[in-house]
Amino acid sequence: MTAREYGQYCGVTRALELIGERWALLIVRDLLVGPRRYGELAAGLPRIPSNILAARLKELQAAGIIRRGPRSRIIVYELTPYGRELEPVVLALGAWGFKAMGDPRTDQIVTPDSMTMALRTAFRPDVAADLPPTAYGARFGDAGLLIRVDGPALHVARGDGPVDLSFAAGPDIRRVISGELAPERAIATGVVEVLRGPGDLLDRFASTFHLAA
Amino acid sequence: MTAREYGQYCGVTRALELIGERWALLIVRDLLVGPRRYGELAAGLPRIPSNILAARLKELQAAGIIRRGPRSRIIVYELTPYGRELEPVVLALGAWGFKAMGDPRTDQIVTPDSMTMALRTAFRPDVAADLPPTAYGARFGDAGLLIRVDGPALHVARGDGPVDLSFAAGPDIRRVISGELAPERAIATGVVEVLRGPGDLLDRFASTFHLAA
DNA sequence: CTGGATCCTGCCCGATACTG
DNA sequence: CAGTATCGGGCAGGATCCAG
Repeated sequence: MTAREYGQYCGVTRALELIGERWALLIVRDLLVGPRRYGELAAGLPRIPSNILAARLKELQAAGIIRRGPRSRIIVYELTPYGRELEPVVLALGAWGFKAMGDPRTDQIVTPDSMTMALRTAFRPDVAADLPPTAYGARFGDAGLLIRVDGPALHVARGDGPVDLSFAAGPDIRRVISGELAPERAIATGVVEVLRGPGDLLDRFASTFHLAA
Repeated sequence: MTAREYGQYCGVTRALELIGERWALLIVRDLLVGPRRYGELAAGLPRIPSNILAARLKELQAAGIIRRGPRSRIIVYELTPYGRELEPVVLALGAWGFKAMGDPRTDQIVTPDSMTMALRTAFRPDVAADLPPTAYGARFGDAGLLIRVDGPALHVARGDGPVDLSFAAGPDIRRVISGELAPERAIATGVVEVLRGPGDLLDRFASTFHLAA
């Protein structure tokens, strides 16, 4: 039950003792998007063994990072305030790892929650503040995200709704966010398929969401 | 050799594949302070098995995070530019873990490198910018750190030198940095022992290095 | 002596089957 | 749906040994 310790009195080691074990921070990543049920977490982390998921949930609960939601009818896991403070860690890790992402492989998936956190990582509030409010409907495979940019605020939710630009894209959207692939070329090469709305709004999208590679 | 993968095309998973294994980020933490030899790393991480240290060094090298230093006479490990970009990750983890540090136990040690990174984590450049340049000599157990604050810049080095305030402290210095323990009370209770210089400079230290708990 | 490599033991992880 | 039970394999932990 007690995590293996590093024998040092240090903030980094303490953090790693709490969320350093395999899969733990990915559970946190998905819960940063919103409360999730056991089955939803399992669906967002298809390769996690169910016993490991159950064990991590217990450990994270014991550490005060997550809690079972208030409603007793259905069990929902959510971050505690302390767990929510891991967001800078997840964002920093995501930004760093972004640069080491090669091209997508066929055995790699993109989940709605990981995509949501990636958008939060790449979001540039200072750039967005000078742009008119914009809503994007992004379809990644079978999942759709409703991305609303309103000044320096970003809201990402699952599902659809009224949008200014609706598009479908695969994992190669990363090359647009990194700046490797210009928006117009992304549309020309089929990496991004515009479903509805003016395609040049993808320029605004690319300047709003950007991470250097 | 190839790290176990998570099966997701995501920056966070990619990062965890590269530096998510046990001990890896602690090696990075110590190398953020400066280049280190194999034996120095082993000394800073007393509980790491030697085969694990050797394996991590190889993996981090293969990932382009560290490299063997230029001089062939003695082998030195240092961070690559990409490895140095992990500093925000380590600082964010350290700040988060800081809040979960309880009281120090007798089986926990404080190393000079972990203390150096803790100081970097707690450093407040905006506060320091308005203070006169100050040099502190801090003695933690047998190791001494020379802490120079010059405007918004912080330099921490091992060893001694001319300082404005010299003090000795144990792990409980954390309670000064967290604000739980006022500097004057820290001196009065013996948590901090002033060796040389005006004791009220510890107030300046406490306002320069602060992390909420 | 530094910088590892080698062996063995044990625990965690992974995969699957199963249950309230 | 939300986990628990069980088993095998592989990495971690610890001691020892080897090469430059």
